[in-house]
Amino acid sequence: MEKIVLVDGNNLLFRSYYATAYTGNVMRNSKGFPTNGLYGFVNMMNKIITDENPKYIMVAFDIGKTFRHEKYENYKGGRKETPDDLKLQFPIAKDILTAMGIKYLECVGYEADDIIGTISKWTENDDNFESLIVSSDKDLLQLISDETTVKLLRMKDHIIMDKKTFKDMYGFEPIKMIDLKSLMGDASDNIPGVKGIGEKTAIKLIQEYGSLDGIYENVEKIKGATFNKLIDGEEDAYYSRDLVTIYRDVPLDITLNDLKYNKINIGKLRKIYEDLEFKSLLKRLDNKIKNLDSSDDNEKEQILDSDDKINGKIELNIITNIDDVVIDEDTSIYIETTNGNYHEVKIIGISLYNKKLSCFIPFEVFKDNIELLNGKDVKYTYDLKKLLVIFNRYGIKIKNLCFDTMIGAYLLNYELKDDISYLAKQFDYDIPSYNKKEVIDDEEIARRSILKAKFIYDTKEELTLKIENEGITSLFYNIEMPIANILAKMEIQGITVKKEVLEEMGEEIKIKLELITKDIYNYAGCEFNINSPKQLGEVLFDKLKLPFAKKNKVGYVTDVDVLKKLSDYPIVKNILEYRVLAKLYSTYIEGIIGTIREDGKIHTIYTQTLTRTGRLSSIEPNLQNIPMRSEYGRLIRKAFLPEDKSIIMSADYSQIELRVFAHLSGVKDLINAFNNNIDIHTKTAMDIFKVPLEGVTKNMRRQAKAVNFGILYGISSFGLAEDLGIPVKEAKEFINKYFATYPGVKDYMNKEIEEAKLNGYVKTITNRKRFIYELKSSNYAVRSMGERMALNTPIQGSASDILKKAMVDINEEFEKKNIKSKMILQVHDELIFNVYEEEVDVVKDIVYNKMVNAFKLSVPLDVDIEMGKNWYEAK
DNA sequence: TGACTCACG
DNA sequence: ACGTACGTGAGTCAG
Repeated sequence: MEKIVLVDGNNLLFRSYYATAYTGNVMRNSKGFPTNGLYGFVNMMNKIITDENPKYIMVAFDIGKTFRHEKYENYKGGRKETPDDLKLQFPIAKDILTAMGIKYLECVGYEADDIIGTISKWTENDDNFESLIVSSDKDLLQLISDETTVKLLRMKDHIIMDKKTFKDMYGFEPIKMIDLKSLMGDASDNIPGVKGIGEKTAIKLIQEYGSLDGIYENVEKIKGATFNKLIDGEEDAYYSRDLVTIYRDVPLDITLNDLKYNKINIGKLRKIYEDLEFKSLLKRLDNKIKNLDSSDDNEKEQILDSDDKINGKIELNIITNIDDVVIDEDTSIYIETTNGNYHEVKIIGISLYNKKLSCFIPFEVFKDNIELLNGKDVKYTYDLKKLLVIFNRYGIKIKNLCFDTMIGAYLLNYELKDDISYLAKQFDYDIPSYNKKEVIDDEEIARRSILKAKFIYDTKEELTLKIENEGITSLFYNIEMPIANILAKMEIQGITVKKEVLEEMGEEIKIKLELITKDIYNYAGCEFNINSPKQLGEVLFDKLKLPFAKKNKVGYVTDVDVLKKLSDYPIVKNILEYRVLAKLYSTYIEGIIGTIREDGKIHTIYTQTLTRTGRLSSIEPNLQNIPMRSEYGRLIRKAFLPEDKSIIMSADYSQIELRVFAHLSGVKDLINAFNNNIDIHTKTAMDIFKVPLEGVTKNMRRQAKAVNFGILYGISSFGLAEDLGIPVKEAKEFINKYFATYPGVKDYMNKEIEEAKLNGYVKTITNRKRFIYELKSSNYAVRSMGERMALNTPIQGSASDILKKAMVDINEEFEKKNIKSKMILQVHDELIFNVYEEEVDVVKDIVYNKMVNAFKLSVPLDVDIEMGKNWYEAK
């Protein structure tokens, strides 16, 4: 059997177009030609070729007015116009396919669907062929048969739908997709369906009555609102059926053998990509050429030559004598290192750049002349924190770096990937990043390194100006730049972790795990990998036939929510315990032990330029998610110890996000509650349940607390219901009561969303800005997500700003007072310190005061301070 | 590599 | 009817 891949070209282009068109800017080349649809289209085609490795392939397009929709337009006027930006891209898509060696088909009066339907019908009547249809359009599922499978594309993945999976999912034959769509309609394709009937009802009806005809033959048996809807919508339903029924006898002037996948015409394809300015695709194409044993060396040469105009022109000085380096004006520095975690990488060399200087100093040359860098003219760099941490390891001190391009770009919402080259590209600097296969000589390393320093130097003015224009000069210079220095100190300082404590706990867990594993196998009646959600799901729901089976794209859902509902079954109880212990063991015992360095300490890396809200994150290891909520897990913290003659001190803000919310929303009730130091969850419970203080039960407070959290996240009744384990209806009532109690909250939210939609971004109290393109989406779910982000970001972000400011103030005061105690960790709303015994009182005083006074809000900030001889005790 | 699961605020 | 709470990182499985 030979497989023919049938691609819905219209669908692919539309999809790629809308995937990006609504995220803000339509992608264009420098001539202004729109390319967003094509880019995704080409990537999808490449992926199809790689995944399917087809010998036969065809892409179908609509052309002109199609018969099916013409009929419909006569019936009820108009389907959505294709945007002009997209229309322009169709002919290019076809050229690309031709250059790729892929046949495309179109037939006046017919849709792409019809062409696909026709070819797949041919393969059904041909013993030698079978069809694989690629599309995200569920309409095409009606074509599924023994010889025809559909690869149904979804947001980020796809599902293969064959006869069996279809029947499992819908409970009827694939051809009944027609009847289903006739009832439920499809807004995106202007198919009316029966008004008021959605997917769920439609599926039920078809399962019961077999088809549209069956439903209307038995319509008297159907009761209630559905009956009325069906009667009202009968005409629409039958029109819809005509619309969705794929025509499978399009007069095509070809045979299946004409659909062979031919050779790529690289020259032609390259030309198209060049016009479109698809650089990554060009690079990919060229790599392919290089790996090709092309017989046509001439063509190969040509292609390689034309690729090589990316080299920026710089003066290339590789220093052999340090005396040749004179730094007498503002200079940028870039540190070139080996790859890896920067607590262990090696310095290869440094580059310096200014108007008079353009040099690379190999490590061997400058290592004995480090005082060179102490000149106060070395000011600009990229990733200051990394530089500080590495230099510290080499005993190199450098003080006057005051501008970090990476941080500036982060605040200005440039897209940052792993390295500077990626950012430089956005400023038209083409600095190749290293890839493993490439062999480059020392001179090329130096050249690229200097280019990076030059990029830093050249763009500093532009970035500074933009920073000023955005009103974030203070955020940049008074918060983020100092924070980079502070984080460097914290990372260098590290925290002592006693391996033995973890190992002891690990032994205990290991024994428990072995016992539980045996129990689970006993209950299951077989041995399997409990860590595999797939195998676990099969055991629980296929073998043991437990209820509440729920599927995701891979298999059964086996997360805590599902398992908790089943916790009366001993096996599930054991599995829940197994999960907790396995997580502890692999992530927090083995994982953490593996990150302890030779000095007995853990040195995490804080990523300062990653989160969309302004928070930090912590990696290798993540010290911001060490267990806390469960008592047993929390014991891990006993391994985190202070230095000699010190204690661990933890200072955390009390409900900082709710306080920030009270401040931002200006809701008087909330502000008063905080001003009067009233427990906010109890207060909320009193107000929404309308009971006096004494009447607030634990459960009421718990529910009120969940509502308050919901507010911070951009509440939804579904989310709250999930969290509280109550019906959505009840959750909705809670929310309504909350809004009725504090009408200002709803007003604030509406205003915030409205403004966000108008601007396309939201801001925190420091003017930190986050763009939210999702707000413009035509997709309800995506847009709602955008609205929640618009609500949450100012809260989470401002809270984060406040803690960062506190860190700066504390650091400053420590320096001023020559405190030798150290700030060692940051966990979003808390700071951990190593405090020398004799400094306990003064440090506590400084920390408390600086945190409480970090920002002036309309509500007070409150801080809880705890101390202990390890992190566990300083809870 | 992506999906799932689960740890934290 | 949509498909769901905000922000992270890491270990594991399976393709």
